[in-house]
Amino acid sequence: MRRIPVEQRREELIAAAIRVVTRGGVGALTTRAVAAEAGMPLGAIHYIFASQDELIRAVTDVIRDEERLAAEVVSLEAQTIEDALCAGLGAYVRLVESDPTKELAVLELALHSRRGDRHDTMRDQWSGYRAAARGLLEQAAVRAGVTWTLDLDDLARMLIVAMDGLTLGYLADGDLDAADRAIAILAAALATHTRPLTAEDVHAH
Amino acid sequence: MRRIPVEQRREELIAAAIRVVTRGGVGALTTRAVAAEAGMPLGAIHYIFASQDELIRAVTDVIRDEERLAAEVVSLEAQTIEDALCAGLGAYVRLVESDPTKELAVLELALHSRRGDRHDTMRDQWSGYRAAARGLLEQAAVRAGVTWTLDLDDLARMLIVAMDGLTLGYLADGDLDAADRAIAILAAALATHTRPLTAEDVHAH
DNA sequence: TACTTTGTTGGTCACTTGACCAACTTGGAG
DNA sequence: CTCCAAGTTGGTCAAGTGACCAACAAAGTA
Repeated sequence: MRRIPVEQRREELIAAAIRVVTRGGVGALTTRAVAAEAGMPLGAIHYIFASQDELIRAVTDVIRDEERLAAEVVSLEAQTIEDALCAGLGAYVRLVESDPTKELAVLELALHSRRGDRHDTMRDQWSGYRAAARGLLEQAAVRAGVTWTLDLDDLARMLIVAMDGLTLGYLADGDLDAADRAIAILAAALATHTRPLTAEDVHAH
Repeated sequence: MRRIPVEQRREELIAAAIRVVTRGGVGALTTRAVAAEAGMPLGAIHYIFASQDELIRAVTDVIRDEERLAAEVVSLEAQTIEDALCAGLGAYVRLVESDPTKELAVLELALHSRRGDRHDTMRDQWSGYRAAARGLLEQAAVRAGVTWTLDLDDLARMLIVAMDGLTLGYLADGDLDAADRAIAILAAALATHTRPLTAEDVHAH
């Protein structure tokens, strides 16, 4: 009889659940499938989680946090704003390309939580995306020596809108070249809303 | 005993299934739920559809065609390109606002079909969206007396990317004002890629 | 009318699912 | 060592599921 700390067992179960939902979608997220994936008896799940719904909640929350974390780690290294945006969005689409079913699962979970009484979860998730996007935009502007001429929150929202749309578009037809062309259009459009830093800006800072 | 033509019964069942999936999500799309919603005995479903999967396929295809039709009916009446895009995208977001769970269902079905062996369905659906978007862009340009200076297919893709992203964003936080601001940014950006018609253009036509 | 085809119905079967539990095992406290 | 709380396990249960079918009814056909 393996004796495992509750917390570790909880994490193992959530990890197994994520593998299950990635492989087979939300519909495949049954207690038995998760237990089998984790190599645990069925009862273990109900010892850790009060109900299946609580398990799904935990999975959704972990995914949400993982996504937020991943978003915050990104850094845009290019010198110009346009190049930075192209590189960043391009890298993101290639992440989707490398594991489409994972992104599919993330979306399914978000929609699933939004449908239940968990509208907040999706709201938080997207709010996290936007916060990260805002940070990236700020950082890229500093590096490029420019200032944004539109409200940063609006621009960040625009960036997330683009990422979501690119994701769905790529999942639909898998056309990477087309995605890159869309990214180019978008990066150029966003770069429009910058102006070089003036002495006044530096002083204000 | 109601005796109904097969075709009509098929349509009634699909309509009932759409109501069910709109109300409760893909997970609620069971044969019994659909039969109850349609007011038919359970066996009727298996007389019309060979399997539950075939029913779901039919539902997905109908939704896909409905969406394509709805997209083609849209017309952009404003005079300038920018106004036309603002109005069109604004109207779309308000459509989502009026029935968010329906849009949720459409997305769920698309992702569900993409996960199974029905990648083509989602590909066709998005392809239809883009074709409609391309038509709208052409029409709006003619009305405004301008020409697009970028590839129309790329611009159409960009438009669909925006609509998808706006949809997810609105579903996440329901912020209509923010969506409108994003739309304004986007419309201005797309309008950049036009130039007035010259005599040469008219001659070429 | 008699007969065939098509449509309809309620019920049943095998199976999966989430929830639950009683028995058992382990590790630590006294 | 003894005992107890925490952890673990296999099994069971009721509910719900998709599929299927035999019996029946309504139209069409000869």
